[in-house]
Amino acid sequence: MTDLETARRGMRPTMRHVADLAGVSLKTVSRVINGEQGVTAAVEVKVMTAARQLNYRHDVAASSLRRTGRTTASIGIVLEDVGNPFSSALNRAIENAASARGMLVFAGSSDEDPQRQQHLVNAFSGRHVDGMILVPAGTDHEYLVAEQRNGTPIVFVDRPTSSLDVDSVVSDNTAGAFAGVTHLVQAGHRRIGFLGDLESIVTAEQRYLGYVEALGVAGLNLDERLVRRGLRSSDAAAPALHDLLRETDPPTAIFTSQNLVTIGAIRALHACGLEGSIALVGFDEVTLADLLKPGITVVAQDPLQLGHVAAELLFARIDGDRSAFRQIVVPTTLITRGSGEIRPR
Amino acid sequence: MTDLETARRGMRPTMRHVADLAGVSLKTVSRVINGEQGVTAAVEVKVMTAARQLNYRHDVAASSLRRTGRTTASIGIVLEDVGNPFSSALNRAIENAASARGMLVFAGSSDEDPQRQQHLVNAFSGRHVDGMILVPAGTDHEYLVAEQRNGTPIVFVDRPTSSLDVDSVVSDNTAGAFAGVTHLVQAGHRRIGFLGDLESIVTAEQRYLGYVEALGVAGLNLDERLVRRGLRSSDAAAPALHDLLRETDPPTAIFTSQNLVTIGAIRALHACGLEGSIALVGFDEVTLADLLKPGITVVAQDPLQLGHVAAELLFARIDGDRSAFRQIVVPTTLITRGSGEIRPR
DNA sequence: GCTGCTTTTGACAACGTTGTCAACCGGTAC
DNA sequence: GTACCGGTTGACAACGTTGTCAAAAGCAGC
Repeated sequence: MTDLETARRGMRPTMRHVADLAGVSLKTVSRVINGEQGVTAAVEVKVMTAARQLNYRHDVAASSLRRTGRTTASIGIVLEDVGNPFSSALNRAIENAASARGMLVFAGSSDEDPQRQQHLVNAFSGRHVDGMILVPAGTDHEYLVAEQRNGTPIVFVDRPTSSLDVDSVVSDNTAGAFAGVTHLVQAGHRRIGFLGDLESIVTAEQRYLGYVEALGVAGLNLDERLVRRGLRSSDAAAPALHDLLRETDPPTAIFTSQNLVTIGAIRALHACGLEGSIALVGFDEVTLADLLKPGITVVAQDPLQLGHVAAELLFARIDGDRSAFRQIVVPTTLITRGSGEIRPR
Repeated sequence: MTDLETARRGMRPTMRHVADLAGVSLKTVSRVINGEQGVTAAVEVKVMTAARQLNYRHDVAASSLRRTGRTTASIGIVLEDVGNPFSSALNRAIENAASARGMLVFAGSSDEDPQRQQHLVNAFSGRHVDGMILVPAGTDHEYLVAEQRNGTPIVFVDRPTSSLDVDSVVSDNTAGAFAGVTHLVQAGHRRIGFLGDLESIVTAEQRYLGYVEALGVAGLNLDERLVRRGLRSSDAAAPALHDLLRETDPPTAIFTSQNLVTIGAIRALHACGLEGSIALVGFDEVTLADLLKPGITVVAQDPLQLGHVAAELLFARIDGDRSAFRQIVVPTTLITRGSGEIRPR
């Protein structure tokens, strides 16, 4: 069977096939494919022609197996959920940076499950990714130390940690929440409700802290009855808000600490016809928030910037940067659109 | 240097190290790691202990290199943009199916650039993915034939093709657009504008076709002056709509054939205060569309279902399904919320 | 103890590639 | 003619793993 026939029958052509067709040694093909010096122009043409004819595709796995350093031109990222807007914006920003370097991205969703995250990290590790970017789930990151020791750099994004020496890129969560709640205080509110995400998520905790601090600075008491946490979806947020409004002394303003929670709160307010009388500030941007009546005032994060910076940090490490681990803080922006400027009756 | 020390010094432990520590042969370690039959319980424990002690991580690349069949438990997907809501929902649905099978997902964005798509396909191919799912960009898919011949199954999602024998999963674009436009006709509209995506995108063309058919069935003339196509972003849609409304005999209703275009149109209508007087039906769901005043009537796709079905098709092929190529059509749903029910003055 | 059988184990080659090093080639200097 | 040089090419081993096959070990029956 000739090489051309082999190529047609479901067997991928290898350098061996190309070499035979071009009448040179396998090593010479390797040199041409890798663009190495010291190959006569005539030989190069012969090899290239043969490679094209057989539709040769370089085998990155075999190549990286043999190569010293063992790089695979791929990175792995663990997001909360590749399907949600914040995560997918991160994903896109990281992909942009990666593709500019000719690298490929494995992406997976942890759904906040530390076990799923560890499973993904192991899977990435087994495929020899050159680095990983994680939106860390849970708090026990001990197993990542082994990865780092193996020479795989890791960058945390969106959430910091104290339990691991690692680079991280985070939004200024506490300051952002502080600014959002203070904005409500300045509109005259004294009873401000808080709807938050799982307490196990560091950022959720930080945003809650910003809320508490803002109340403290304003001389307001923290009333536990106005706080509902552990909300994971917009469907969970709506009943929580209805619940808050049934309190004997209900809040006149609401601060929601996350995307989906904000959407649930908006739905609930609209359902009661209260969207014009109860103030609302949400953490994180929401699509079309500007077109609602009233527009939704938010503390916006910059996921594209977060992802971009995380990728740059990672690539610096991959390129051999050995400097001390850094935490980079990306600022948030308060965007006023109406809902946060409603005054108490 | 002992094996334990080696493990700490940036060199990944291999089966060789585990074998030496456990006092067995390399092949026995391989058997234990792969859960093969015919290993004494005592030996298995020794190997497992040594592996854990060294923090051994199985090398998928080397394993797949040697294995017959050469599977890598990974698939590649090319989306339009991993950051947009439709693509990221697809991504998530595919990831769910993949992770249920213990497979990893490489994801990349083509941005509708056929070259970028080909580049991604080549990169996936070089990493020996077991299959690929593409939202195809462009029309020339000739180079994919080589991949198929190499034994890599390919599934098209969201867009069909006639130029390649391949499985595909698509929304019922023409019927969906037909239903949306007919809905406007039934509300009494005779002049219905069309704002569409790039004509090179098959689905955009099909939706335009649905628009044209609906007009035909209703006995309405197709007026080219009411059609604006080639819109790629919400920022491009707004001026196009303003443009339409400046026509001498402007439309009383608008059909937008894509997500971002719908958002741009909503912005433009709100900016002119016309959201209550000009009817609007959009193709594809838009977050918070139900809370706008008026709510936005849409022809909703089911990206999760599209992704799920595409993944199942792909896995069937990976598992050896040799039946004829299929095209599966996922229906769309008209969701009435107000904007599509506005009657002409 | 021996035979014959099954079960467990290991030696070796191979997957497709690159690093190392030696062989070769043409040309120049003696 | 020989010696030497620089540049090009190829033979071989190696990366970490699994497929193949043969050797060793265990065990039953005599």
